[in-house]
Amino acid sequence: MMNADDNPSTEAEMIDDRILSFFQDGVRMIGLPKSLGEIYGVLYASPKPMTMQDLINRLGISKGSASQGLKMLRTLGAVRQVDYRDDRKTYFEADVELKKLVGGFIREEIRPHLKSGQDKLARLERELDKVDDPELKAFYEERIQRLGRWSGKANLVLPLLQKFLGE
Amino acid sequence: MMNADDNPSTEAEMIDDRILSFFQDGVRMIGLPKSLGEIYGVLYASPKPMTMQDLINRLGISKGSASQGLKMLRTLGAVRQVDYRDDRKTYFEADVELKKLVGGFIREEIRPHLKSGQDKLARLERELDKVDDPELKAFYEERIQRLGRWSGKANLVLPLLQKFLGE
DNA sequence: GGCTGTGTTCAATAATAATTGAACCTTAAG
DNA sequence: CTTAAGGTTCAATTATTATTGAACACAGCC
Repeated sequence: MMNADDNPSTEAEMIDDRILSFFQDGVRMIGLPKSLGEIYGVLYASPKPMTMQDLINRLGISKGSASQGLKMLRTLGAVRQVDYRDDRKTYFEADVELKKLVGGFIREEIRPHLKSGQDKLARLERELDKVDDPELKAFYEERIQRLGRWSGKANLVLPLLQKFLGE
Repeated sequence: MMNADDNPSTEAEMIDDRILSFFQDGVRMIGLPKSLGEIYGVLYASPKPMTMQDLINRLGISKGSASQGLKMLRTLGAVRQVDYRDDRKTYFEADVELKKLVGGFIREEIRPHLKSGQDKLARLERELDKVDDPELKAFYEERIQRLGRWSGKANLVLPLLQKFLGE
């Protein structure tokens, strides 16, 4: 794929590019698609709100990608619609507090997995009764309880983490 | 793909399967390949050390996958080689403390990204001088500093996180 | 009404990441 | 020395995920 602007001519464009690449890596780190980072990066580096078409031009991505990316970013709470000029267009700007991005990620991606894991453990504990061999049963019991403790801790630490990272 | 054991007949096998699926999800959450979770899961649920061949049989994966998966897990510190019977084979067991798995992940996957991000920011700050427009410069300055603060915080919080999750 | 600009959806396609399997290395046994 | 079993590596293949683009809605304008 190719950017609309592979040879940034001004210093500003150069800085934009670097910020963009910062976020490209950042989102990969937490397993989000690269294009999300690109979109967020462009908005983060822009002093003015931008339209979807601006993003399409700047990044050379398709309308579909831009729409979906913005949708996801809004769900995470990292980007918001904003009133700006009396256009028919919708304008977007980044929420510069990264805790929104991280918080959204935790809420949408981590929590549900954690929850489903805990449900699995609960079911497991109930099935444990059916194991006959007492030694094996004790073994499983210990391992499963260990997972339960850990999972509970993870649950506990997430809100703290969010609080700490909030600016 | 197909497991060597799609119809677990005993209760023990059933429990193994559930633990396995717990870890399948778990590793996906942090963006590691599913097979890592499967291998770790089987070892976690086994009272005895296992050979690579055991894993191949149990999971129906190839020798290459098993070898690479074990290598990665050893790098993370989540699995260790262990002496067991005087075989020519190598036996493996899981380190049941999940902090090893998480700690390894932070050390191998998160830290390097964070570091490279910080380098990028440092370079960016140096380039800022070349921006002429003072207003624009101030804007970039603020945004870049914000990223720096955040990045520093993330760096700070990781060891705490590891300590807290340690059992 | 018909037309145009803006935005969404989703099946088809492209890009990326994980898995395989064959070639290879090493060691120990015959 | 030869053979075979255990283990590793990596190019080729397969599976998974992300991106596209064409069809579709929903305004507001003429």
